[in-house]
Amino acid sequence: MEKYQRPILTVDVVILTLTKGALHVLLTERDKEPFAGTLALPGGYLHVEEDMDAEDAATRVLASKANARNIHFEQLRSFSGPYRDPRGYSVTLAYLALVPEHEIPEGARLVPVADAKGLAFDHDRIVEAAVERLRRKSVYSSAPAALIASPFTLADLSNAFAAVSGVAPDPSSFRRKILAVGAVVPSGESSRGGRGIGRGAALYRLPDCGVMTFNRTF
Amino acid sequence: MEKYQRPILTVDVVILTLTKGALHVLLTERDKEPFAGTLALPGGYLHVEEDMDAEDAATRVLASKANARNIHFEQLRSFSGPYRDPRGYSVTLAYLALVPEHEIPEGARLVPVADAKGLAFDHDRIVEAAVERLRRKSVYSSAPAALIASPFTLADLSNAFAAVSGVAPDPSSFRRKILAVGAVVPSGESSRGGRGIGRGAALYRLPDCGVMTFNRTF
DNA sequence: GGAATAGTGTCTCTAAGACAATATGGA
DNA sequence: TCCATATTGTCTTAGAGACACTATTCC
Repeated sequence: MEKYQRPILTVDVVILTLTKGALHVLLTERDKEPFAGTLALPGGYLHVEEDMDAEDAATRVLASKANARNIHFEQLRSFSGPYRDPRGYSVTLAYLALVPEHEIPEGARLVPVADAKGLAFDHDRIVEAAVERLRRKSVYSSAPAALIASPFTLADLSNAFAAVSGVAPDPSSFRRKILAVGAVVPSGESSRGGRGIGRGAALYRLPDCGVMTFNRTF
Repeated sequence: MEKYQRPILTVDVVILTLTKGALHVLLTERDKEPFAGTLALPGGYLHVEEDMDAEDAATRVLASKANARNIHFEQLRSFSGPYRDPRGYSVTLAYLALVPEHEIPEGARLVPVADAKGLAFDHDRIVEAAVERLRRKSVYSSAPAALIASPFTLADLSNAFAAVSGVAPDPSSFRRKILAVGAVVPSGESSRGGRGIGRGAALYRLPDCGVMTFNRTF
């Protein structure tokens, strides 16, 4: 029917979260060849009978690794080529998920993104592309808010931006801008005494529309 | 070996250009089933022996429809599902190309994007996603410059932005911003008498790095 | 010279950056 | 009370928007 062989097709999910002030990626140790014993991104095949599209498949993979609530999820891009998988010509559809740490089960393998090297297949590259995407988004969207637990203080959110972009925003400009564009909304309960020292801070959460874009820096 | 059937995998290219002041998409009439006789995006299978990745395949498709010089080319996203192709579960990797009109051969089918409806497969959706991507890019990058012939005047470029985004930029702010960020560079030869009326304008072209991003509107 | 378009100057206003001043909760 | 952090206020400055004014080309 078709003149050309169909490549191997998979989905892979880059699950990013914030732990100990640094961006981490969730990895799993492969239990099968190829690359058995090596760290890799969670992923798998499309289940053509049950997945209505590739995003469904990626959501299924994600759900097996983290609670799928409060999650920012998007397509990253495809990676393809004859050599990335020793079994033959392959294509993977990579997805990016931003998850607060507490949604990730105990015992999951979280690796600082800077240390995510030597992974199976071309997963080093995929992680790199995901981190790059998140970095870019952090200058024109509230994406870093998806990495932390809700509700959060503006200080928490500022720290998330700092961890992603490498520079801490000016507190005054940050507050002004974030609140002006409505990128976060006040949570019902107001804070009081979280970390036990200093004045308590007001609590916020992402609005129902989730991560928002706006066109300026702070 | 694999428990799950491999979906049909294709690449499709959304080739956008600017003609008569409006954004157009290049379409072809399908000569085979499914959808024989219907307009569709140019596309095809991956040639696993010659294409080093999906982008190679998309470039090959593009080269068969337009001269592949001075072209802005990027991955758009994947589209997938069991029903988009009557032959079975399928995935397409969609690419976006921005091409100046004169690089497109005579006789090609250019359709205003607003009229690109009733296309084969789910190509309506793909065109929509491509146009949306370009619209977004036009507020923080020089992408519309890739739609017009080089060298161009700032008036030409302003018209390209207007055609994509729907609003004409303020001439003064536009000039200031575009030149300040170096999004275009002066072409060697200075203009003089193109359209035969009014003062001649200076000519510019995209810098070697191609389309640039910058983080403000004008 | 006049029409038409290109390019410059400048004023206003918004918003970012910096930082001082004040408020509030916990020890 | 003091300390630490949160929040507000204000001054400065860069840059966008608007628009008037000058420059250059073709007729």
